[in-house]
Amino acid sequence: MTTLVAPTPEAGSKPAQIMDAAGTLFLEHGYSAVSMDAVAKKANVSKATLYAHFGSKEELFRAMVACECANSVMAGIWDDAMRLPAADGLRLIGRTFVRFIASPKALGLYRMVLGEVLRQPQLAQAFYDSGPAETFQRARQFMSHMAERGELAITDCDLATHQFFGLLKANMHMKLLLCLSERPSDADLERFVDAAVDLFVKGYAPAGR
Amino acid sequence: MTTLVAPTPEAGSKPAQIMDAAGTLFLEHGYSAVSMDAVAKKANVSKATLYAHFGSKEELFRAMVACECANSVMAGIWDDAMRLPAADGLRLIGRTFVRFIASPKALGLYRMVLGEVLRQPQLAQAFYDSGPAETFQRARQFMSHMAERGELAITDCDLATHQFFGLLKANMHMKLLLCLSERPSDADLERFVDAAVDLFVKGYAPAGR
DNA sequence: GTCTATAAATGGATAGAC
DNA sequence: GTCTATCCATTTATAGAC
Repeated sequence: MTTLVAPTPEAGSKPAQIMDAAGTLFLEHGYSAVSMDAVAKKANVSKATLYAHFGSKEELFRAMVACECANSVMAGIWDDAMRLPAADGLRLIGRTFVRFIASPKALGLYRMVLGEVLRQPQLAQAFYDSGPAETFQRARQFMSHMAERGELAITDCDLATHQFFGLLKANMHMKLLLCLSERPSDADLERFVDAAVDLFVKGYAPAGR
Repeated sequence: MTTLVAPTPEAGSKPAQIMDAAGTLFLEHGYSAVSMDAVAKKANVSKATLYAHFGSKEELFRAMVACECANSVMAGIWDDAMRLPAADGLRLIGRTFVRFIASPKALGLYRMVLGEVLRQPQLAQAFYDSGPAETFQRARQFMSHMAERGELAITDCDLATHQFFGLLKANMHMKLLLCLSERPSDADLERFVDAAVDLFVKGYAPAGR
């Protein structure tokens, strides 16, 4: 239950090797399909060593999820977005977000967390807090800011943020999660984001326009 | 690989008992956490009998998914929706859809399919075809119809349909999937749907309005 | 800390009687 | 078709030497 290693262990160390191997294997095959033997083998470490650093398979899994969530791509865009006109800011947020959720890593992680939710409820909270929650909070601030500047006629910022991310995911996210379509090209993603922003901006256009 | 029993076995029969038990257990605990022993026990059937009807655990799983998908709530609404004004039709579709995806059964099924996608790719396709694909197709026809009637300025019906369902899911669906929020009340769902429809209708309002 | 070897349990699938 | 009993592979976790 307790965490034995730091969220991001120093590169090259045994824990780092192990978490690296675990990340790859889990994301590729899913949680329960990966044995501790396989992890130990891939990490070039004995199983006993593995258990010396991570008390159980569940703990290794949680540590891996936390580590993957810790390095989000979304972190660096918010200051820029705030300074742009609404539509441009939304496009920047949208592009970054869509590229992220369409990445194999994010898809695999999401699939796996959902697959494990029922057996490890704490995991869902940890995942949400270290990933989506942060992004949502920032986006909400953006919406609030745009409402104050009079660029968007938003009354319920929570709702608007939900809606925007909903538009960005749409069925594309589902089809990617189900492995029913290839990752769209960047050009396709861009058109998709533009369409979402257009709809959103029209829907929240201030009255006098 | 081959299906041994009909998609919906006659009620009361052994296969029906088994699929019922499997459905409950799988949706509650997830695929790999449920043993064939547990299914047999819950179904009041010996394990050998179980294997006489379903060749393997995977096959039982696929049969269960197909059965759950076969009885969708979405089936009966389309004719009504087509006859209504755009906004009302969208609200009808939206309410039905949102109630469905917020149901414990749909959530559990979706979680499980995602958790198994990597190990059983055929499953994802089967799930999509027997569930979401049908709904999407119908909704697309609705959009096309409304565009023809001039009620909505839609040029790309696929895109618009994606967007509408995206708005209906939004973060609510994610939080429900992660078990991070209780099922919203029907009143909350209705307000949520109304907001989605409002945004959508504004965004696709014909020019002369 | 790290390894080899192994314990202990679980789970998927089957044999053979009725 | 159904049951009881069992096989065999796999997997988590640990014991004990270095």
